[in-house]
Amino acid sequence: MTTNESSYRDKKVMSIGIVKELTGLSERQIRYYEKRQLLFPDRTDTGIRKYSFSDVERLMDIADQIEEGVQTHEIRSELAKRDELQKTKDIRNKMLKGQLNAHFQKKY
Amino acid sequence: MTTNESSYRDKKVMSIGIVKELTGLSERQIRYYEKRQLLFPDRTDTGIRKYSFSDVERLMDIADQIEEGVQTHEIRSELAKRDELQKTKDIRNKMLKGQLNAHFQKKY
DNA sequence: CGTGTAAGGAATTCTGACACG
DNA sequence: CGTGTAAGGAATTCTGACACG
Repeated sequence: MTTNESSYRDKKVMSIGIVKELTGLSERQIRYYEKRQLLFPDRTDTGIRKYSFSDVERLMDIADQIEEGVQTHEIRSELAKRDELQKTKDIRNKMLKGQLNAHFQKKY
Repeated sequence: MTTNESSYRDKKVMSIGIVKELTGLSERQIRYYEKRQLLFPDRTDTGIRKYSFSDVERLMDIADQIEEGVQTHEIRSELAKRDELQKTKDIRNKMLKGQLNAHFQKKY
């Protein structure tokens, strides 16, 4: 019953053209931030980059910081920190759900 | 404060290749269902179709019905009915939000 | 350091048609 | 009716490089 609509946020489905429209950034910028390891799009078998809505949010965040004069490597460590924290939260959450499911015999 | 993450569901951002992967349908089928007016993707200025996650859900629904032997024109009227109902709900909702915002002087 | 651009190639998407039925 | 396919063209994306700084 817990359909996770929120998973749409993290699904990598957009090509760079749409991301460019959504963020207002140039393809050059989007690819450059990837090279600097600020985001990690998926790739299709043939090498086409695929982004999620959360990547788009992330890019807008990055763009703001760049404008403020923050350098990519600084943004990178901040984002890495945040990602780590989020990963921990996700695991904690996953375990909690497992517990609940085991208890109430639900499917997931 | 009410960030609508759920708006991601209706944002038309995917090209047909991804939709094909997500639904398991052929491009031919996806385009055909559009011709039969079962769904309404956007188009870029250059004519490329763009789909939303809700279009993907809709396609899977359509595919199920086709398998059951339901014909496209029947599916069409059912979907049209559902769309109408949803539209009414959306408007009602929008008005309610307007009321609330006016009352509490919130930004939206 | 961060970004623009021209270059050439590869992958994607589009439409209308022939086919089967 | 619903779907597959080959055909030709247009639009998209990719990489590595030159440029400025």
